[in-house]
Amino acid sequence: MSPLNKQQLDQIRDERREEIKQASLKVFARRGYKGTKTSLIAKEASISEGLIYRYFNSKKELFITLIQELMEEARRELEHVHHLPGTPFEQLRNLTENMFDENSKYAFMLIERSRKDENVPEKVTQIFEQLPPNVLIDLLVPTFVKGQKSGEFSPGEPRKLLTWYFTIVNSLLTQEQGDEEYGLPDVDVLMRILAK
Amino acid sequence: MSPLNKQQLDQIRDERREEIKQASLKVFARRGYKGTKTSLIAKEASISEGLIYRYFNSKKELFITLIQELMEEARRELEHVHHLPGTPFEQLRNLTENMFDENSKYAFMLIERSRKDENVPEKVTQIFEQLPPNVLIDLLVPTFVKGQKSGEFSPGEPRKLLTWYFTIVNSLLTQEQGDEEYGLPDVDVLMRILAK
Amino acid sequence: MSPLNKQQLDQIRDERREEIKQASLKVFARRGYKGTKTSLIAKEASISEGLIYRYFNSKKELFITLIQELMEEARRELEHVHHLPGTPFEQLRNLTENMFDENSKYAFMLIERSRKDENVPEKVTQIFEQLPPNVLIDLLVPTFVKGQKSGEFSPGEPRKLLTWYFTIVNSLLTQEQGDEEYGLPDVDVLMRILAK
Amino acid sequence: MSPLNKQQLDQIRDERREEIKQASLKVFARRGYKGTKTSLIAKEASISEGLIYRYFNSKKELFITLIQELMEEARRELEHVHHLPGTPFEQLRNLTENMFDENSKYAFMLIERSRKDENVPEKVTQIFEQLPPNVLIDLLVPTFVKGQKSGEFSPGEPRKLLTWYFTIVNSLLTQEQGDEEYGLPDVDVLMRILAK
DNA sequence: GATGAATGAGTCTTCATTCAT
DNA sequence: CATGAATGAAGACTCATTCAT
Repeated sequence: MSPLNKQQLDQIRDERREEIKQASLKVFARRGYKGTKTSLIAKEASISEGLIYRYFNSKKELFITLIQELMEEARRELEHVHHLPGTPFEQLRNLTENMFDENSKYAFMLIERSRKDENVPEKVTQIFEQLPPNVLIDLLVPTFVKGQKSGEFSPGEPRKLLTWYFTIVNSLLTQEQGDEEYGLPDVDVLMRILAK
Repeated sequence: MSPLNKQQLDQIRDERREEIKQASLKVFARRGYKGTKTSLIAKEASISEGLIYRYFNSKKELFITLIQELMEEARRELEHVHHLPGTPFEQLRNLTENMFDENSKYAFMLIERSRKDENVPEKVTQIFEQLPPNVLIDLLVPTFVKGQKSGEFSPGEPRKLLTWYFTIVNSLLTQEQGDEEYGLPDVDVLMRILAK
Repeated sequence: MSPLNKQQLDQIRDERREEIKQASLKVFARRGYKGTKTSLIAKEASISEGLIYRYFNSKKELFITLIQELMEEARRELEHVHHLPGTPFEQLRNLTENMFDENSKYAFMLIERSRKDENVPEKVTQIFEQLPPNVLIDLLVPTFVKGQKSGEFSPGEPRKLLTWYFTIVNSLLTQEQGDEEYGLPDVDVLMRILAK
Repeated sequence: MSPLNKQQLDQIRDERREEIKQASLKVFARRGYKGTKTSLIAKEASISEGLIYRYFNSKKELFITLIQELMEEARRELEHVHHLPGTPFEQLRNLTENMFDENSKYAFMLIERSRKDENVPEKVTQIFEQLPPNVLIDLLVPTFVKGQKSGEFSPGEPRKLLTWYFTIVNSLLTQEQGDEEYGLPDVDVLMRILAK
């Protein structure tokens, strides 16, 4: 049988790389950088430990790559909020609900967790220092101000309120499932922080 | 000078043990269980690494001891809330402010962090599973209900509201200093979650 | 086109096997046994890594095969020296020049290097122990003695002088290009060691 | 009993560090950089593998340190040649004999070996490129010229002759014990290369 | 009691070798 | 026959724990 052609191999490589990123995202999000053994990543991705190193030079590089890409993705998501349908209140409500989605959950968890984690590689600390949360928050300010004008949102310094709001949302995400009995806080309860 | 007598030696031992617990509390709170090297604890306590092992059998035992004692202390603090002066609203406000105190801060940080941390010793996981946050929350329910009756607090399921409230407060504590620009959320903003 | 017949296939196999040996010779000669990654051999031979294993059972076997064949070849070359044209001095001069040839260079480099290398497979160590350089040297003794009698060579124990001479020649080969400024030592300067 | 004081500890540390350097020198000299396992260094130094890392950050750092210090030492030794007693011939003869001493042997072996080794850390390659052998050779040129004038040495380009001479001496050193039967070449035979 | 050098089990990383295609 | 992705054993490195002083 003939060997796979270049295109097929490239595709396998891309898929595998993606799988490893997804698997490591889950583990890093739960256990943090230092607490994550490469053996756990391998198990989560159902591959051998050594294979990770055909796709990433080190655990550190894998982690940094992950953080960089997630930050970029987060930025894109926030930039798009004002294109969502509905009023500003509905747009932010929507965004919040998305953040709790199975899909984005781990991404926000990892970013949130890593921001506080002193065990993270130097480079990651730098990324967070250079790109303060406000950069992301600022993207939402126009939407929020619009909501204030229409009376949907509480008056007050927009960046301050938004910062607190997302501090809280992010913190809750980190808990993965919040309190067992009541689940994650109702988005509407959270939105009270912003609502008039 | 005569050598120290038995009682004095015991006192030194107790003090030293306490110092090690305080030092390790700070480090564990910031870096988590796995991320904390015994060398860092020793440095924080200004002692040698080996000395830790004269007071605790292992890093694990030290950690477990810490968690157990902090949980006990937390319970005592919550039980006392209704003895504080002022209205229920003022009592909870007071409690919240205390939690952000330099003194208790690390304790709450560590507990909150450890609850989510999958790198923690099995025994600690068990402690949290057996002693759900509700046990602590339940201690505040009477106070809260009293506040609802007097119209200070929002109506609704008391345990649910309190659970969310402290989930949020605890999460914020973990961040140590919150957003750099705005600092920790204003306690009054937080209390909006409970307030009518 | 009709498929290749058995004979043609055998020829391809032989050629391929030879290519792999040539490529690995170059790499082993430069980097030694342990320092040579199979990936480097594959690259040098412009084939895939896996293909090596269709022609050799292991890196070790490839290496041993190489050493054995090179030793055999070296023996043949030395046996032929006295058939070369010219006086004994010219014959040894000729041999020496051949050793620095692009063709034989790597072979002598590898043998010389491997003789000193403690990272080499056990079997190779044995080959060198069982077949001491003297076996090769002995082949040249008649030629040398002839030259002594004719007054071309310095008097003295022939095997001793020859051993030193080739020790030196081999050592220089290992350096590949000697000192950058002056290149490899002039063969005539080397021959002074033997000359009267 | 009271703990060791600072000075004693510093001494232990210095001695240990020196022991590790000596042990690793022996192993690196015989097996090269890549072929040397840290476990072998540990065994040679009769310590645990982990201890190496309290004194050096990595096998690479240990190796680089070694090379740098040996180069420095070599320079000092060559600079001192013209202070040795005797004629220039005797001075170089003396130097050569020193190089074969049990003490310096491994040092010259390692440097010589590493210069040719393509498996060595980048930094080491740079050291050798920046500090070509000629820098060391140049230190001996005055002595050699003096010997030429007094008729002890062969006429000819001093740097060229010296370069070849030491190329050969170094190469022989690498073999550790040369041919078993005849031992290392007689220094006087070697000196013929330089002698008139 | 106190110190920090020393150990060794556990993790990260490399690379010869295998195997599905 | 040929490829290169995948595996896993072996080697580098970290750090909780021990122990001589």
